[in-house]
Amino acid sequence: MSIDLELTPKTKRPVGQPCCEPVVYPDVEREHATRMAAVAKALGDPVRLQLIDVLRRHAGKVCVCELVPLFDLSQPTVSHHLKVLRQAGLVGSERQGLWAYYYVIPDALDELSAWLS
Amino acid sequence: MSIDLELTPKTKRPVGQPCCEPVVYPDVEREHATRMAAVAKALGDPVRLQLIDVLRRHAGKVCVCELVPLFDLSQPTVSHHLKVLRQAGLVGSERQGLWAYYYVIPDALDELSAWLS
DNA sequence: CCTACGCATTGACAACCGTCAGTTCAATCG
DNA sequence: CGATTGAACTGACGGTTGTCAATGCGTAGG
Repeated sequence: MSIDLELTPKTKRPVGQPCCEPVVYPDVEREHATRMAAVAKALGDPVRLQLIDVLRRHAGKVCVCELVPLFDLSQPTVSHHLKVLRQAGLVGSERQGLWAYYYVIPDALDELSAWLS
Repeated sequence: MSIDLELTPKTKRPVGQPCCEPVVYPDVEREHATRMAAVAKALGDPVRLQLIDVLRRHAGKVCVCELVPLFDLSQPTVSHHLKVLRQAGLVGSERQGLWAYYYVIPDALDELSAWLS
């Protein structure tokens, strides 16, 4: 645990009643939290969340040319969101000739999903 | 579904092979996606994710004075993060005398959690 | 009252984000 | 080769975010 656990809660306590239970600390490692927060951040945009949703329910790979018309956005903007998802490790891409296909990386959401449950 | 479903995928298709499966559309409503993305966005910061983690495993309410020393941040910054979580509907707060207690709102994470699984 | 305390708010600032128009690049076709 | 096509990259822009110092505000104790 990288967050220091201040065992002595506070030095000044004007009244007798305790503020709250003595020690409360996150038992999620900071790295663990940072990793999950990065995934959550990538999902923190409606467009990207829907992109993941499309790719997830479409088991195989989906062409970018199919994704762009689903949103009222320019092609570069959709491409940018896909790049964000790729850099977050949520999706992968693969080129086949002129087209680029994206797919969800299996288990990429597992850590966050498990923590949420 | 608010996203228009362009049934005719594309007009120009230079080669015979199809780009990919004909239609792929998100069956998550846009409002649904926007709501879940807002929750994910609130969790998209390591500090806020750890705050939620602390509050969650601490069944009852936790005093702010216990939360601040867990992080290497100023008290206003922690207060700001708590405000973000409150505005996202993830936590609630309650004052008792000098102290403010925060707690996780039950079921606030359920929608996102269900979608992730 | 007056002081001290816990917490929230404000103002400021650098950094980052979402978006688009324009451009580039690789690959395919004629 | 030259033209076209799908997708990524670049530059620019307004808006948002995370952080802190400083301040404000309500409550409790003397």
